[in-house]
Amino acid sequence: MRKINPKDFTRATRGTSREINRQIVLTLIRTHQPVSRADLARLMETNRANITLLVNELLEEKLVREGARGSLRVPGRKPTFLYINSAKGVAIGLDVRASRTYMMVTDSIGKQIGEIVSFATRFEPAEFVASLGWQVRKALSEVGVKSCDGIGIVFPGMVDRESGVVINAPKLGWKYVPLIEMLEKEFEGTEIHLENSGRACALSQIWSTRGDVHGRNDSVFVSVSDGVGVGVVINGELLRGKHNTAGEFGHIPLSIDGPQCSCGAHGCWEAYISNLATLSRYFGRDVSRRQPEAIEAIEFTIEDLITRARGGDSKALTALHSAARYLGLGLASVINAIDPSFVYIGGEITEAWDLIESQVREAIKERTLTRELGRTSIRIVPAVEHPRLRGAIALVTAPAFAAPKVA
Amino acid sequence: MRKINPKDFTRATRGTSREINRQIVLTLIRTHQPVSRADLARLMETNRANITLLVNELLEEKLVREGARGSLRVPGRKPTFLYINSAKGVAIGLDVRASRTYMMVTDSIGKQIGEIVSFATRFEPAEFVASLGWQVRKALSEVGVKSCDGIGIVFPGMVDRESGVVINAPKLGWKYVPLIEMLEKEFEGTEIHLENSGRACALSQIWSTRGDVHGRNDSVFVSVSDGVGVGVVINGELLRGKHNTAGEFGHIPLSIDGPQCSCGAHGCWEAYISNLATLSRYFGRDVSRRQPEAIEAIEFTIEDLITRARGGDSKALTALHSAARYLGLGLASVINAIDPSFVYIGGEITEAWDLIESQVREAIKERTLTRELGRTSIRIVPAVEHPRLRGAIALVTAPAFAAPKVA
DNA sequence: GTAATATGTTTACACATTAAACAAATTATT
DNA sequence: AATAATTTGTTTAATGTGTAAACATATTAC
Repeated sequence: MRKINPKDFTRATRGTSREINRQIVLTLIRTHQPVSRADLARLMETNRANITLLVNELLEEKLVREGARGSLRVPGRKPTFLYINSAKGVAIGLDVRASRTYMMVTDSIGKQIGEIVSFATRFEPAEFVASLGWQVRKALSEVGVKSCDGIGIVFPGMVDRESGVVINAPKLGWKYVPLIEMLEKEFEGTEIHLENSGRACALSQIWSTRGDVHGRNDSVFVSVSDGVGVGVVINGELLRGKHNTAGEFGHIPLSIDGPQCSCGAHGCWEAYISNLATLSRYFGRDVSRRQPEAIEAIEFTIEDLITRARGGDSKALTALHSAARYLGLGLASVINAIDPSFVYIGGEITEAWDLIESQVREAIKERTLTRELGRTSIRIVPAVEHPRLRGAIALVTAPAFAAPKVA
Repeated sequence: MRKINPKDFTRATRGTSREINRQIVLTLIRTHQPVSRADLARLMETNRANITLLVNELLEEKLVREGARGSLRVPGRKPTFLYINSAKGVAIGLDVRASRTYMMVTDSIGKQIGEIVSFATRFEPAEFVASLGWQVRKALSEVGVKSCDGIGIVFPGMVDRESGVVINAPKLGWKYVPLIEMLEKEFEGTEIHLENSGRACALSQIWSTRGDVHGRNDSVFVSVSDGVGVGVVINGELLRGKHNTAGEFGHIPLSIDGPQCSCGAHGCWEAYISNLATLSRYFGRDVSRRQPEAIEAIEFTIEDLITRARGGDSKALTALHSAARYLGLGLASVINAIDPSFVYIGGEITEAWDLIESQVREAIKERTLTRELGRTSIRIVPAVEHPRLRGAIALVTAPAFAAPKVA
């Protein structure tokens, strides 16, 4: 039950109904294509006349295109299939990580074009921007276009999406860097979007065409990697907060006297379950103390740890089980707080899900408040789905399909 | 940017625009009354013609009434003032607490009628229902009506608003009690709403006529009492979650090895800052171990502790400061997670806010991730505003003013 | 070739916002 | 006291929606 904000509301004008239905039609074509006008009329429980008018408008704006005629097995005129017109342009998605930066090129509805490429991440902001400029232009020329619809960047740290400032990215050693401002000079006239890793993963779940995240399905995305990023989806919308920093469940404590975290505080969830924390427990020393520049040089990764665990290294398995328990304890807090329909988990450690699931589940049950909460559905997002890159792309492509602001 | 749910959306029909504007007019009359048609036209940036039509419809439905003519100092026809028509019925709000139950009667827009009354809370469900029936009928007959618009009940524990079941209320020793089902037999034909204390407080903030909680102002309400109730407002809407149990920040841990909590787990925030926890620290023993039936018999309350602290009892002041620190540490987690515009705090301990504010602030700064988060605005809700009772009333009166579901 | 059937378009209508003209009520001015 | 100016609230006509029914078009089955 939403309250109408008496200081900032949107009145319904003559065109409001049309705007609403237009966006619904666009969304339905996106999620159901190929789809005919008659199909849309049935899906929306309206008559074909209305759909014709709406679709013709979308056709004129070249947002939608007509495709081949379908073939029915029953008697009757063949339907004309409709598609989102993706021939318009391309979108660039960038996943910046401490070691390397990954790049994906898609058409304007997020369908991948070519291969994902990666290059070393520069730690000096100016160099970073220059290398991005070079790489993006190279990728665009390979696709055969000069410009793109927009660039979405996912950053491993705290960012303010609105101002475009990287507030704090300990992994790169950045504090209050006006990244978008710098990039706008590099890519003049191109829209650039910035988002935090965890929230971007959540975005990718919202806007994936398959899309089981919407409406009354509140959900949480937890990305476990060098850090712990969390994105929360409420009412089909990403929770952003006043300063665009909402979702930092990574720094709720398990024990306020626990190990020191990269954020400066003690005992954060992240300090227990980040890849470095798990590796530290395995090696019995503090790997996290290294300087950011040296991260790339660490040869032994969490994947190696998982391989060893599978190979029979009981110490490695113990380290994973320990991480699993802490993961579950923290998830319990998230579940108690948000009561989501789904919790999505991404990150390298999910490769070992079969080894750790029971430990995670047990820890969740231990600290959730009801039986139902303890049974909250958990879904693993495999790395091959590239949730961060998909989230970066969604930053560019999603706005066209968003619900109109009403009332 | 909200996604349209392709499996469950609401198409705009011929009447949608009117429905939207009707609700806006209703909301504006509620928040701005007394207000004229011309005022509404200016507020909505539309012409008076449209307002006339909308208002006449509301007048016919007797949702709105015309009042006295206003007097302008400028030349021109005097405006006819409009009001929400509250002469329709009455709403009952009930705040159930471990010791006593409080009851408020209001008109249909939530304006208090008569005095707040209280009576002992019965712990046996059937007795509880019977006593409620008696008290409500008594109150209604005193106001001179036979029935009411609805009854809103606020419960100190975990409830499922939809099914109307009290899932777990340790303070009363209730588990899975189908309260609404039982009450519907007692009050045939009357709408009965059930909500958790913390969330009800949040509701009262959303729907208070003053209403600084709306739209882009996400906010959190923390009610510190026998337990810790938390309500989260996102997008002008209360966060409910899949099982209607969202917002249980009271059970995020400060230390997973900390003192035992009433929920069974260890080291929950609640176990550090509930009134009983604070009293326990003062007395150096475990007050929380008492049976629920005995709670009413505890003579020494948190208010007494505050009085002693003000009187110079340094042990009492230490206990308060300790609670303040834990309060702040937990608030930091809430702020990191939600990044709200405002945090509202209610409960007995707020009477000592002048004594504890600096400790709370310091603890918040210690664990929040950015300067901005550390400065998140905190507002004290004094007990005289009866946030729980107002929330109970809002359960009944708010639906009439809610935004229509669109797209 | 004809009937049946489904798709997509057109037409007429109902209902909403909206702009402009109008009636009503009040104050200031002559 | 009469008139002009001004504001409120209503009416009228215009315009843009959704909606129902009729219609044209295309295809299959007989």
